[in-house]
Amino acid sequence: MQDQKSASPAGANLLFLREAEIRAAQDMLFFAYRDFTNAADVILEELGLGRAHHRVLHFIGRNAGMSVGDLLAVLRITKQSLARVLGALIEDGYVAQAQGRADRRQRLLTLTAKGEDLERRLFERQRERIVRAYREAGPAAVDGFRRVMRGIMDDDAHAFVDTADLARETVRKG
Amino acid sequence: MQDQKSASPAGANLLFLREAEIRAAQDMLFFAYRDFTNAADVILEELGLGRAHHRVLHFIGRNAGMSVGDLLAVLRITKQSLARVLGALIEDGYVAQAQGRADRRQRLLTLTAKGEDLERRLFERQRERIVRAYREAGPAAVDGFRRVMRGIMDDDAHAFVDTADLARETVRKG
DNA sequence: AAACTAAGACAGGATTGTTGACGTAGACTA
DNA sequence: TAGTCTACGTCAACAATCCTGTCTTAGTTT
Repeated sequence: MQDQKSASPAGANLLFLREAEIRAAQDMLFFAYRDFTNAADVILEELGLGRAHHRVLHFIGRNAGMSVGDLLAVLRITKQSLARVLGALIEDGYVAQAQGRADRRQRLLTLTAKGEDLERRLFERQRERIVRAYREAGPAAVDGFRRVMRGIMDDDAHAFVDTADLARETVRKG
Repeated sequence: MQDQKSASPAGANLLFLREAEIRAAQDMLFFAYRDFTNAADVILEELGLGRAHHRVLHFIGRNAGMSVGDLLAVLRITKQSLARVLGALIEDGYVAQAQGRADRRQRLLTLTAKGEDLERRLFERQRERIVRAYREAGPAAVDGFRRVMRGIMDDDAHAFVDTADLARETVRKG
């Protein structure tokens, strides 16, 4: 109870790190994630799929041709947890497997046309939210958002995000 | 595949809303939430508690004296889902109930000393991440982060965040 | 008195995650 | 080439977290 620095003359550098600010960040991460993921649930429910299926569709779409091991590393779940979800997506024709050329043990994952279609529908729901938030906040705020989010995640997630960014840059300039 | 605006001379106002930017936001929300929530898992596991327990502790701590109904509205889960988790926390002595004065049907929830203690330990783990992220990004970025997160969540979550902010302001100036 | 509301409880089920063990095919290495 | 390691799949059992639906009790409201 004595951590209130009500009379502190400290500048913004110190002030914005006060406990209440950190707790507000906890709140925001919860609410933003809750409502962002919820946005796609209506479509998923119609198809008898869950959020786990959406995550798999998302990352395969983002990283076409990734191996099962890559996907496990990104999702940070066990092989058995993924098996159920991925198996259902393959059986329903949303995801296709191809034997790796360099390493034939690998099963490289891609979205089928049907899978791309579904992923896009799911994406559009979430897109609305991000677009609204980005528009209201403005470009400078978006840059700040990215920098903070980057700092919150583990360093090894930076690699994934940076790779995706790099791929985007490559396509943009190619 | 034809949504790449590689040769577009559009300014930042339009450019930052390109699809790839939105998809990057999806990635970031996933990774940041994944790693942020994971930060407290070590402590929780020792006590045989899960993330659901942490969420309950967090929001009761943030909003001492809230009713069960309030908590259900914030968490957006069913009464039955909450019952197990809340019941365990009460039985273990982390959370206390008190009959409402205005409405005696209500059970107003507060953290016990033991509950505050645990919540603080859990908080410290997550605090490190936020502090690091905020420090690296700087005050301007933090402001942007807040604005964007606010835009992503539902409007009715704004009320909660604003209320918490207001309470903070009140305490600060009191 | 009747209708509504807050909370708790019981029964049953779905999703998503876990650990552990085992098998196959392919890659690597001594 | 033989032995070892790796990528993937699979079977079994289990745990956490969520769900729907129904019912009861107590207290509030009209």
